[in-house]
Amino acid sequence: MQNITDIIEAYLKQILHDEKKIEIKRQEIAERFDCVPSQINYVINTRFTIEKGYFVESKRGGGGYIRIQKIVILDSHDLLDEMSRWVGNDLTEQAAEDYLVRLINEQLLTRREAILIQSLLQKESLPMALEDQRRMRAHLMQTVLQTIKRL
Amino acid sequence: MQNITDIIEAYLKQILHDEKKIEIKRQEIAERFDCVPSQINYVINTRFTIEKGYFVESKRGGGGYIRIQKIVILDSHDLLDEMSRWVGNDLTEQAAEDYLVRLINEQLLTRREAILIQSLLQKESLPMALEDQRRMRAHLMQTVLQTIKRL
DNA sequence: AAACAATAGTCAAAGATGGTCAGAGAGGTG
DNA sequence: CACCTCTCTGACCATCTTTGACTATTGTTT
Repeated sequence: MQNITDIIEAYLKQILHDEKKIEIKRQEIAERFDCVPSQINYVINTRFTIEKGYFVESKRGGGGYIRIQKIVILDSHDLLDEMSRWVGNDLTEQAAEDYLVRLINEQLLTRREAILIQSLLQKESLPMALEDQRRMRAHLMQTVLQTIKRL
Repeated sequence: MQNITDIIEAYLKQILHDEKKIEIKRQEIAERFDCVPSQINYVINTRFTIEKGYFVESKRGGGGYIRIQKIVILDSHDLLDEMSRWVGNDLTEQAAEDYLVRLINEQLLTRREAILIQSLLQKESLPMALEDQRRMRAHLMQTVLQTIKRL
């Protein structure tokens, strides 16, 4: 625990212990710990991932920032990961619907949410060759599964 | 939130919270916040767009002004149709987000629903050339707008 | 009508942040 | 030592903001 990454990680987590979310300036933190700015990205990419239960947003340009929030890890994460594996990169409309029903049953989605998503995954919404369509549908479903984790 | 743009935005919105419409003099506002006049145009072009639900008029010359109004559409069905027209067949990620925020404010979507949709409209979810991406995003948003009507 | 004054608009360049990625460095293990 | 993994660094990239020179429009005076 003497490398900068661990020190910065500890520093941020200590703040997150009190505040629910923090907003930092990359340059400031880099200066405080006397390292290059991209070091901060390394810390975030390795210590504040979605798997570890963090949600990170940022903005560039004048008045830019990096915002980190702790999210609650649910048991259902396992199910979501498993579904993610099942989906892979190919998904039919019917299969998509089945997954959505399952998500409703698990109370991970409301009926309204499922309807909205289903409408985006139907073939009319994906104007492209059938094969591409299924790849695209799978890709979108993967996004949904990941997004649910931070809802 | 220490860049001038955000500060001026907050100032104008705070007034718009009480008054239904405001009329400003570009030069005056620029002086009050000690910035160049064209900064005001930047604020308006990025923070008071049609996507965000604002209508802006202006006049040059003596007695010139910039007038900003919040667009109010009482019937949500009409709002959805209006938005549909605004979206057309080309939509940037930023504009999409602005529309979704508007839909939340109009209570036509929940925050969760908007987050799910937004995740599907972001560029990472649409792996294709930039132009196709914007067309696809517009197409999906159209689906969303139509689907909301039957929720 | 022409000239002048008073506004607002446009656009490209500069400034201010954060992001990415490949390679160098450090520490541990067989 | 050879090799592997994790850290660290810096050059280059992407995005948002700020500025100012130039332009366009409208009102007022001559």
